[in-house]
Amino acid sequence: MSERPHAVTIYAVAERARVSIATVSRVLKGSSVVTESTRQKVLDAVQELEYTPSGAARSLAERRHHTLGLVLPELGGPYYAELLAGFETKAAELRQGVMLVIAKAEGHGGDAIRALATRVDGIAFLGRDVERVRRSGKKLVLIAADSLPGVEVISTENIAGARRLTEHLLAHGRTRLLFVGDPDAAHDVRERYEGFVLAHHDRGLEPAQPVLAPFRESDGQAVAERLIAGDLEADALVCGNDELALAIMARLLGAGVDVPRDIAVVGWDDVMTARYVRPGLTTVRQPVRDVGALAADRLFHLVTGSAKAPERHVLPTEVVIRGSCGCTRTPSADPEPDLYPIPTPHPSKVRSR
Amino acid sequence: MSERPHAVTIYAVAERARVSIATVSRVLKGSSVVTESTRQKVLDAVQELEYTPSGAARSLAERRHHTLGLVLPELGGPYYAELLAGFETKAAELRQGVMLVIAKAEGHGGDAIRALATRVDGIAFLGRDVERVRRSGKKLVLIAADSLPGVEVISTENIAGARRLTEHLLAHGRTRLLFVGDPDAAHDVRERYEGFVLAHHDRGLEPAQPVLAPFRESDGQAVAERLIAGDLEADALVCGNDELALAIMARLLGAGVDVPRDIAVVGWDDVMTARYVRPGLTTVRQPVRDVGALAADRLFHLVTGSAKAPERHVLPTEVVIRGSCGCTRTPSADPEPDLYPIPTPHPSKVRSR
DNA sequence: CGTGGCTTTGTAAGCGCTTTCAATGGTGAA
DNA sequence: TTCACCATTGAAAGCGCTTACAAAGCCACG
Repeated sequence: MSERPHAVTIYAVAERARVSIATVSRVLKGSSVVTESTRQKVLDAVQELEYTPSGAARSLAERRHHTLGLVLPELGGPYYAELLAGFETKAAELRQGVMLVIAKAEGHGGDAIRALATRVDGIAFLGRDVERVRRSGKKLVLIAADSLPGVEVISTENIAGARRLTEHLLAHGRTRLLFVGDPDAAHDVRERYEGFVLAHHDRGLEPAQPVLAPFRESDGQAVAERLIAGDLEADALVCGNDELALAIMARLLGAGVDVPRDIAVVGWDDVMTARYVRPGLTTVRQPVRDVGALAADRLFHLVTGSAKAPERHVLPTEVVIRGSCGCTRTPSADPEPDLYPIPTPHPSKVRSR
Repeated sequence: MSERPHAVTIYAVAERARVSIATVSRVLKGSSVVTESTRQKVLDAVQELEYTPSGAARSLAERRHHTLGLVLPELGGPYYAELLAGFETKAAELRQGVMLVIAKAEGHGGDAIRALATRVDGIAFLGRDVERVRRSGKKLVLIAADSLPGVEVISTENIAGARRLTEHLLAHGRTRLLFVGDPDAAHDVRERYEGFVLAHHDRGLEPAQPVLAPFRESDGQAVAERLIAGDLEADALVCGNDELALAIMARLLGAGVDVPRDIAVVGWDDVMTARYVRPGLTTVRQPVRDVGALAADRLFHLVTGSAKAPERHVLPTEVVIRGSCGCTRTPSADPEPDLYPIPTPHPSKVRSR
């Protein structure tokens, strides 16, 4: 029972197959040519001994981990899971492993990221404080981040989408719009607020200051309370994401406020709940999965050296019109929403399949 | 620019700090005692050279990867993300890395799992075909699986919860209950159906055969259509999970069927949407995050040898009563549900904090 | 039969760390 | 001043692979 870890090595296999370890290695990697007969001998030995190679030894010898790192700030909501799924799927396709670090959980002072850098060929990073990762000297891809000279960045269209969404509300005749979310919290929120501002300027209006709120449901509740109490005044809310929008909307509805008649509410992300609530939540859909896949793809090419100069990739988003913005529709179980694709100013270089 | 990967090694640091590599190693690991002055010299050298150690070399020397593997069948819905979050958080706490494999994406014939086994100390597995992982000879923890002699299993209470939930519906006077989901698809679904059956037997009733349906929303739509068409008859639906329940309910509602009056619907998982829809979805909440954390914890102890005999851990669930089962409540934004904790027959050995 | 030129296989030198064991130097007691 | 004894540091042997490079077969050919 107290076997040493990894008792069966390539030497055991070689001995069993009566060949040298070099030959075993060659068979396993399928690299250079090996006679069919010896090849079979080796494979048999591998089977019989239940040989599992040591990735560490291989990585050391090859100077490559065949593993990509992904750093996410958290894992709440469908956004990150979707991103991760895209990343993993593409990585698997490229035969690379995936190591995940959730930065928020970092109790040990950046330890986890440092440890990560130790076992991967490159890191895809989504979050704040890029420096932490940059210092590792690993190949790097930034997700949903601001441009950084010499660094590959992948993001989605935010400004034009938010502008369009806001314009839509304005076109409904709404006059007192509020942006809910913290532009300083994340780069994409900043961009969404930017779009919000631009849409106002388009009409010569003065946009209100953002109502700062983190992205959790409880924060939405709080904002709703302020609205109900009259502490905040608005006839339309542009929320930084769907969780926030849904929480606010639910609380408002519960207090007898009519959404969208009294207040219109729109979000961002198009989470599952958005199409199940009444009224359906008008929001913006992003190709999150594609973002993840693209990140893995770019990172891999950075690592293997087959990448061109670092680029900024902006994937397109689309406005999803449901009822919460004030559009009236025949109620149905899952209303087919109207879609407004948002063209990207710097069109994506890489398209999803 | 074309630096060889990992040009700066422990040797460079040693040279720069004018000490031996042994000393550098000692400083970095904080293992044995080193004079404060040399310690500082080393740390400075590390800083200046931006030294990032090679995890591969370390793993090889230590014969330990300090990494735990997690295999999930997919990443859809909040269930897996939550599980993963719990796993990652606990692993980080234990200073272990996390490698993730999504089995469904395995285009390359089990390749990914085999590759995973070469780079981790142990694997937590959720899915079908356990043998694939078992063959690797790695330490193993099974999640939401049937018991397997000699293997650590972590799951949640399903039978008693489903029995209670079904009984609740029966107590509402419902007589033609249908179970929606495929008991053969996953072990926990099988257990839920078992609870469904038991509740019927408790009252001397004969349970209906399960309505087979995978767990996607589209499958729910299909079931709803059959109900509407009269192809299927029921006054209450016990669904294998919330996605299914929500999809069915939405379709039913859209077709003018009154839920819960005409048909009651209950689910399993307590996803976010469950508390936003009207009527609120009655469902069962599982401590998914704890399951993930427990898996990481057990796996770690298995790896480090500090584990007792393999156990089966069953974490408790609780029935969450909202409106879709037929209970009438004053409507409010986020109705505080009634909770029915389900005691576990084999109480959990390890409690979440 | 001896040779040259392939193809297949083996030898051995790392890859960058950890860790045991030995060497070194500083300290206090005698 | 000398010596024993620690505390600190260094030397070197792996860890289990990959991969030049060399050796050994094998064949056809002269």
